[in-house]
Amino acid sequence: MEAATAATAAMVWFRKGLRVHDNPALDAARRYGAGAASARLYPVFVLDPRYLRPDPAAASPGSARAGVARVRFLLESLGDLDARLRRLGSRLLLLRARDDVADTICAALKDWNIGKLCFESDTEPYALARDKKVTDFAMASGIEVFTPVSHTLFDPAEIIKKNGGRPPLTYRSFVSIAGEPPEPVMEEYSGFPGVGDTGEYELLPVPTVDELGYGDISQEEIPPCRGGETEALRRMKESLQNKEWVAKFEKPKGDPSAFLKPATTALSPYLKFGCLSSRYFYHCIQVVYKSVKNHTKPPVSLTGQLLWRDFFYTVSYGIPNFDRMKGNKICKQIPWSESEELFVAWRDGQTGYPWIDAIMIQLRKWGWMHHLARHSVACFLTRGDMFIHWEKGRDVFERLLIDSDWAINNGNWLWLSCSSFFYQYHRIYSPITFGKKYDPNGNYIRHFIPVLKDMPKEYIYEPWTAPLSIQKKVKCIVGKDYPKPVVDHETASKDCRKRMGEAYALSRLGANPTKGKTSNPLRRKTSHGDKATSEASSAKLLKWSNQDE
DNA sequence: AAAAAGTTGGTGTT
DNA sequence: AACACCAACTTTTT
Repeated sequence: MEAATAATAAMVWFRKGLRVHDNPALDAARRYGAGAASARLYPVFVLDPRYLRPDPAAASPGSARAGVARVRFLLESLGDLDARLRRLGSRLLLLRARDDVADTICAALKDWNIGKLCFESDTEPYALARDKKVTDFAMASGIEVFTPVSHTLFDPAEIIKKNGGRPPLTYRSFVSIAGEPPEPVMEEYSGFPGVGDTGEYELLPVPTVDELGYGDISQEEIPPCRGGETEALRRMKESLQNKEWVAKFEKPKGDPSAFLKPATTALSPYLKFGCLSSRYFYHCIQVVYKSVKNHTKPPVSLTGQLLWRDFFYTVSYGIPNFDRMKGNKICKQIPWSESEELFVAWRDGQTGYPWIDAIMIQLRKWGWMHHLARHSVACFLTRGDMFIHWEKGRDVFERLLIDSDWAINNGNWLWLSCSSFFYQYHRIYSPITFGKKYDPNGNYIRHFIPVLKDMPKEYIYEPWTAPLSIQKKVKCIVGKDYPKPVVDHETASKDCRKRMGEAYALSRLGANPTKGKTSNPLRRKTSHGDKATSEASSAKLLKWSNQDE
């Protein structure tokens, strides 16, 4: 240990924000004690056993919280961060928490005589609890703490304050309140202060995903995106080089079946881990916009996508129980049904609808799918066909997506299940025709479901309609080599619409108990009384009562 | 109170 | 490819 002289050491604690560029926490830490020969910088990342410990009971290789694809991406990002720090005369100090990450940080702060702790603010509930523990310890120990907002464009707390204490619940209102984001830190570094003595601490080399013990993962396809800041910046520049593409970008017009060359930037994993700064990305898009005559605007434009990200971060920060139906004030209370059989078929890509199954297999293998592909399967699981709770689907996405981001994932599941933000539950994605209009030949399906690779295109989206002679010829018997549909979309989607209508009607009845007429006991009695006609009667009644008022 | 808006539906016609 | 139409949601704006 170093002698306990006046502290001139700063720690930058990495969690998200795995980058050197536009990193205010790193920038502040490297300035601490600037000029002094004794200045030291400790760049730390702590491996969290609760995030990484293998879970043999999980539906696919990985830990309980993360699939192999995301773990691999994280490790690659850490390796790249270490390499970039080394080029600047520093390095990443990789520690392993015995149990609790916060405890590990607190111990190191004390043992290394740290004078200033810098880390990026994180608004997720898990992170808030963890960071409070560390901040409380540091304050009590007289350690200066700096926690800048740099993961998002804006500070969610500030937006909520500007909006009168409540988060804006529509994108439009969010954008009008937000204004222009702060400029990124554009500092070019030539070197960082050296790392100080780390005493008895075991500094780990960045492990490989094989070393973490997830069993045999040799069969796992390696997703076509490597983690790390270097790769993030390279990909961003590549995307932005095509100025016309940037200027004309409209999210809803992308092709969800494009997998060799995705229709989007596919930068979401880099934003999730902070390998790429959203402010720097925003700034670079603006530079392109200034060089062209016309460009698309939010919500559909590229900058609009970054604003969506901030929108969900802000709402998730301001709404208690954002990740649950119960106790969540903005979430419709819907009596989702329980069917382990249907859920497992969805999760494992065994629904018998090739479009749905191919997307779920891409999720499992790559940890990434196009946004509209996510819509298709989320709608299918919840309000479209299976009527299963969005929290079940959310958990699967959260574990398997490389870019899974707590705020955005939950926000989109609320959206797609028509539980919040979006309410047009009659608009249901067809598991047959939606994909077909982008990819009539079914190339996407053929790639991810090899057993269907020779199915004629007339039947590829509905293989159960293929004549048995054809099924035999292409060696794919439906019911044996590929499953029969687990639900009939025609009848299932009709039933889902009906149940959504009932749930909405009930939610409206219960929504305004202060308005005397809507809580009329007669109406309640009617809507509960006759099961078969409950939807029709309550819906009619509501129209009637609306006219009444 | 009424109209318009809302990132991305499906089907059928031209 | 563009448009009307379907059947209809909630929230915001006028």
